[in-house]
Order: sequence, then structure tokens, then C-alpha cells
Amino acid sequence: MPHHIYNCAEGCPVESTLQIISGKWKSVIIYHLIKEKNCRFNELQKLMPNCSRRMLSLQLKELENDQIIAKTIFPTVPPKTSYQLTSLGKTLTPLILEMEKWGNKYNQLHE
Amino acid sequence: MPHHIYNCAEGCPVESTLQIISGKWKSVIIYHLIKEKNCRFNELQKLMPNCSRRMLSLQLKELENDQIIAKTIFPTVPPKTSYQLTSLGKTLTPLILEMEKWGNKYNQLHE
DNA sequence: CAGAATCCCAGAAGATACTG
DNA sequence: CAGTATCTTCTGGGATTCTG
Repeated sequence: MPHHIYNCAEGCPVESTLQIISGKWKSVIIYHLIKEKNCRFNELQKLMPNCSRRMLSLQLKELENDQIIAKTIFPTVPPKTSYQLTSLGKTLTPLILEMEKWGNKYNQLHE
Repeated sequence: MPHHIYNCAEGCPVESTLQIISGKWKSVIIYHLIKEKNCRFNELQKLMPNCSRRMLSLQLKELENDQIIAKTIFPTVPPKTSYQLTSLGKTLTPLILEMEKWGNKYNQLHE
């Protein structure tokens, strides 16, 4: 790697990535959307029982603002929503799957 | 992927990974140690000007406790230390380099 | 140089209740 | 169902000072 790529004095690329996915639950949300393709709000809640409804809502909104996920609203009664990854969000797949892979190996070591 | 791998009700692999690297500066520290091989305390500080000395110290200690990095102390005057990745820490390389890669692409889109 | 100790506060996050 | 609003609690992290 040429050295001019590795100029981190005012923000390295890792920090850019962190700005997008470092929220406490963001990468977990993205992970589930990779696996499930699309999810409703309460489905995500069940998949992440340690994340409060409030927190889930906040993290979803931030991911939406950053164009990582998109929300489809069906104006039915009762209301239905569906969250999916955007095309930008899908580019995070290799990264998130590396996190899955490393986590699996780590869990094997520690059980 | 077989479904029995994707059982996330009580903690998905992504969450395991997050437990290790989700500290505010941890993945940045690991990133620099990948690039530089080993670093002294003040070198890391210069590479991460937005991280206070206190924070750097805390994050280094946690990474050390989790066996991701190791510290070598040279009992000279003035004291010298050197931080490196452990063998476990080195297994995070693909993940961190994916973060670098994604960050670079993201920065290209947003400039 | 490489940290540790102490003090302090904004903001993160929980609990609970409410709503279109 | 899919959130929002409000209140409260607690902790992450800055600023500063001290030390081997």
C-alpha cells in the first residue's frame, strides 16, 4: 500500500466507517437485514431482545438518515413497515460477514 | 448457510465481535498496529489526535485484557513501552482492513 | 515518557406512559 | 403495529493534576 493512502492524522478510513456503523446496535441491525432481507419493526425487536424499543427506533432512524437502510410503509390497519438495506447498505455486507466470522471463531475459543 | 448457525436470540456472533472491538477507539488502535507493527504510547497519540491520553490508556488496557494487544516495557530512563498485536489480535486483520476499504470508498462518494 | 487518580458534567440510554 | 414523549438515571469521557 502506498503511504499516501495511510494518512490518518485528520481521520483515517476506519474512523469514517465507524461514524456510520459504530452505534451500539447498528451493525447488529445490518446483520439481521442481510440475513432476513427485510424485517418489520417487531421482528427486529424479537431478534434483538436486549435492545429497547426506543433504542431500536433511534438506531433505525440514524441508519435511514445515513442511507444505509430504507423503510417501506404500508398504510394498512394496523400499520405495517418493512426495513431493507439500500444499495449503499448492501456494500457493508463483506464487512458485517467478517464480523460474523470472527465472532463465531471467538465463541469457539471461549466455550 | 444452515439456519442453526443463525440463532441470534441470545447473542449473535456480531455481538461477540462488538464486545471486543466496539470501544470508541479500539478498531482505530488495531488499525494502526496493523500498519505500524508496533507503536509507543505517544506515537499512537500522534496518530489519533482526537483521542485523549486518558481514553487511549483505557482502551489500550481493555484490549490488553482481552488479549488483542500486548505491551512490552523497556525499563529504561525515561521509560519506553511498545504495543503490538497478539496472535489473536492479528486474526482481526481481515475485518479491520474491510473497515479501511469501506471507509475509503465511502470517503470517495462524499467528497 | 507513560501513564494513574480525581473531579465533574453532557449526553446516552432505561422506564413508563401515550398515540396515529 | 410501530412508534413518540417525557422523565430520570447513569456512565462515558473531558480537564486537570500527580507519579514512577
